[in-house]
Amino acid sequence: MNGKQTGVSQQRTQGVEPDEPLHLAELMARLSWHLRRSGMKALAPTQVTMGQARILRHLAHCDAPVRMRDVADRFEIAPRSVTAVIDGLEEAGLVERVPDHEDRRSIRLRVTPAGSHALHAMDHARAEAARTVFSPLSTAEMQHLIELLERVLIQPGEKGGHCNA
Amino acid sequence: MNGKQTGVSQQRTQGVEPDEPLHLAELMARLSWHLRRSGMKALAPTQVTMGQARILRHLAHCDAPVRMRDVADRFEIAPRSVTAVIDGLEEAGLVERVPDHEDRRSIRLRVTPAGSHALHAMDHARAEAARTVFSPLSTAEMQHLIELLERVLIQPGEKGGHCNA
DNA sequence: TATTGTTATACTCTATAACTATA
DNA sequence: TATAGTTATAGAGTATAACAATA
Repeated sequence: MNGKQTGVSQQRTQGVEPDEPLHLAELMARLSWHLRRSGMKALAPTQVTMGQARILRHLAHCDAPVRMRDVADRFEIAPRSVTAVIDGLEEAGLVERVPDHEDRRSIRLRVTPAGSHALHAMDHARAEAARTVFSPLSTAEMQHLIELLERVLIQPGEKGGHCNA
Repeated sequence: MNGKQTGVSQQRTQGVEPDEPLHLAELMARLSWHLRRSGMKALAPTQVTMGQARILRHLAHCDAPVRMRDVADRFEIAPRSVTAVIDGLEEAGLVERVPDHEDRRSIRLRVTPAGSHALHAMDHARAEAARTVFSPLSTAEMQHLIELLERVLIQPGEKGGHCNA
């Protein structure tokens, strides 16, 4: 915070400083918070949480049964966290734990037909919610936004698929 | 029951469909997750959490002591959640609860000198982290990104300042 | 000895509900 | 009766650490 603002209303404090990155970080946080909110509302009737949906989508995208370890790596979360999410998905009958005959320590995850169906419904609901949030932008602007975000993301270690090790 | 007929596997990896909004939501979630991570790392030595930093920044930005209720409204969180955050900030000596002589039910929040100082250090650290994340973009692109995000955000109910009621 | 997944525990952020003290 | 803030409780998402079975 360089200068104390005396104005009562926040007029988007733009461009005053060379702090675009921090400003961007705040905007990102706020917007993704809104998206999370609307996503949760959209998912509420499905009994599936956002975290579960995220991983379910990954499993469905990866055709073959994925190892839990690979899920942890893909999302950069602790193995323990994967266990928690999968427990919920399995209880709901959307995912199955199947044995891995190549390595009996590991467990592979398979999306059930019910899981596939649920994912479809969830994506539909979430897409509707997201559409509302992004409605101020034209299609071209959305694509531009996508391009910018992807440029930023495809950098750390975004291992594209990461389905199997 | 849905017209969309697909098998268990769907390899629509690249969003080339009219599903930009959902794709955007996912990109936003992933990127803000990275930002949150790097922000937390940057804040780790300060003993302050991201949520605390967010509210501390708001309090510092609003010159005059703000009511807790207004903080809850500004961030669209429950009053209880504000209490929790302020408890932490007050314990750390960064914020003070001061009485409101106009309405003895309410409490006003004042940033202490220590809080002001801490905020400075935190923003510096976070800005550095954010700068790294957004480094793939030019300054012009960052500004364009800011403009797009603000267009999306200044819509729901983004009550600009919300410092005082 | 290293790795996979688990149990056990804890922290952050948020929510709802019931309570108090004011208004 | 309505509002401001609190206590009490809960749930989602994540983390670390210790452990089992397997490699």
